[in-house]
Amino acid sequence: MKLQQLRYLVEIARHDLNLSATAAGLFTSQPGISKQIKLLEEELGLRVFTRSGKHLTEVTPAGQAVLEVADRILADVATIRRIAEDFKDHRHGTLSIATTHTQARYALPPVIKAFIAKYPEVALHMHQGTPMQISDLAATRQVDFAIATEALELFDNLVMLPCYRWNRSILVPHGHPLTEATPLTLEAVARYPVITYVFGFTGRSQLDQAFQRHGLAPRVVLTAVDADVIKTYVKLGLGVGIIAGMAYDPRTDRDLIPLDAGHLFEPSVTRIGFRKGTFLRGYMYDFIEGFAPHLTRAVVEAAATARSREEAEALFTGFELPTH
Amino acid sequence: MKLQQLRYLVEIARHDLNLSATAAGLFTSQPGISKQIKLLEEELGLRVFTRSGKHLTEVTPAGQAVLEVADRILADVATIRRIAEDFKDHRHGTLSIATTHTQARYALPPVIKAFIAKYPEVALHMHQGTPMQISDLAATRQVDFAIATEALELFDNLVMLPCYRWNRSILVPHGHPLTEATPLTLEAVARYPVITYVFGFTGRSQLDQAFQRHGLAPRVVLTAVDADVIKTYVKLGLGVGIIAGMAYDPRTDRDLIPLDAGHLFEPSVTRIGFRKGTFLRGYMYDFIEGFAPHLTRAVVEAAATARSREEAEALFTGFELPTH
DNA sequence: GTTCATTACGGATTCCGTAAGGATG
DNA sequence: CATCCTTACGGAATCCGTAATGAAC
Repeated sequence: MKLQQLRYLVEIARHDLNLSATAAGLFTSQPGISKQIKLLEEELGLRVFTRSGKHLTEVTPAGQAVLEVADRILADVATIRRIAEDFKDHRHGTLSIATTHTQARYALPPVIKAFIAKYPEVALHMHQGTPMQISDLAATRQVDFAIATEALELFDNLVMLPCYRWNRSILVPHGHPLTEATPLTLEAVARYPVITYVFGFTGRSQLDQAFQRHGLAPRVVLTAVDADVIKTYVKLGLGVGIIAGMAYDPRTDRDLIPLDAGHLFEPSVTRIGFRKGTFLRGYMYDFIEGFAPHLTRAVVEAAATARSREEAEALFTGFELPTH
Repeated sequence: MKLQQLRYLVEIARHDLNLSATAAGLFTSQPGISKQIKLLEEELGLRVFTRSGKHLTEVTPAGQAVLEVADRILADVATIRRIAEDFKDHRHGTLSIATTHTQARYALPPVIKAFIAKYPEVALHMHQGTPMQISDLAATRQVDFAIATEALELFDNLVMLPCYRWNRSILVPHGHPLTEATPLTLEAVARYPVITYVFGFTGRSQLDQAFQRHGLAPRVVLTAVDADVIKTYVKLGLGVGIIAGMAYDPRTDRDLIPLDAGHLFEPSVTRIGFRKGTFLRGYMYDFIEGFAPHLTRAVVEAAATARSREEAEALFTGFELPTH
């Protein structure tokens, strides 16, 4: 048994049992992988994948069990590498974060600025994608952290930590009738064309729920993944924008008026997630705490070693998250 | 990084940092190990061992951390092998048990007889040694199970499961004055030369404690690791024997009289232990349950996944162990 | 002076890439 | 017929053993 064989195994599973794609992803040749898998299967006396002719069709039950352990082994190998790096120089290293546009553009800048100032020798990598994509990146250990408001909970091998709550703002141009509506109601908002996030982004699901609960079906004329695009079209007068409150920038958005909608929609919670069993370096704990001050190293470790999601979430019940 | 390098690392640590001994133990050459360790250290950019000239002197703190993870990786590799075996044929395999003479001779025979009848294709290996030796064998995964009354608790990477309680018997030849002593007291016993277990064996420590608590210092004239030897010398009239009750065999020991001493000494508890994180095959769970019927698979799994020894022991508080 | 780890070196094995072959959908 | 896995084969790298070297106790 060799580590590479295990690596191939896990990568094949990740690439939907497509050897060619796996080989391309690992910058090596298909025959090499094919052969190593065959060798491993012979050594174990066990078929990991079922074949139909010359195609891999599915993972056998035994293979599934092997895959899970192989994955843990690879994680431990990465842990050894990290330990080595940590002892060599614990200010030097890499931090990969996957997140959505909203976080990258509005929530993270001050955090990252402070982080870079404190750890100038840590190379920071920011990945951007849909909540599903970024969750998957973290679940497959391609990035250290995923930061998002949605989808994280769908991966049960992620440790999820609540960071902050946030509310929405209704964005309208100057002189818009809604600026006179006091109090602001959902019914009033629903009278106008709406511009907001694409489904699956930035708490969009909670927004839909709120309208639905009131029997309202707003006319959504345009959706985008990021608030900047939304604001642009609101400025063009195409409709009222509904965005995360933090995405309103008083400096650059002076031609728009933000109306607080905290009383109209349930607040959303942004979370940071990382793959279970991952060894976190000192600066990684520091990054988390910089983003969410209540997530001290002790709290993060407690959540990471919790045996179930319930146990992890119990750590935060009764705790009042900061609101942005 | 290669699995063998990790294997070498762990084995070197196990062999007190003696490369030659390690090489001998692994049936390979010193230079090979030396080179692989050097390569691994270069790859990690980290000294795992400190050298004074050409001798390995100690494990660095970083090395210690690496060793712990390496050990877990090797355990997982073994787990993969076991999974493969289990899926190939779950009646076929190997079971290695390390235990003391007392267990092997008196407690285990019926259990093993039943086990062999049920799993004729499982090769059984019995190792014998001191409680310390057998605990160490389990802690280093050289055997699957350790069964003993002492020393198991000294290794905190062992999962320990209480199996049964047992009391002691005083063994005397026919016509010995102690047969008239009713009730039997420690003071009475202490008047005669005592023959019992060597220190560190079969609950010997609890025996000493009982005498000490009564301010008594019995004259121990002979100690042995097994009851058979003790009985032999009691039969020769050299003293009274104090042995585990189960070690009296009415069929072969007819010339000795067993006096129950359950009221004189605290009962001892025999436990079965295995290395934490080990994958147990189906027949292994069955073996445990055959030895201690209350240790069902569910109970064993609960104890194995407990996070602390306290949590594991809490599973058994309030439970009345069987008494032999 | 014995024990012990490292370096040097050569043979065998393993690994990995290219090229060709055969099955699937 | 395009995709995809397997087999075949050759060159390169790796591994491991023997022998020699040198440091430590």
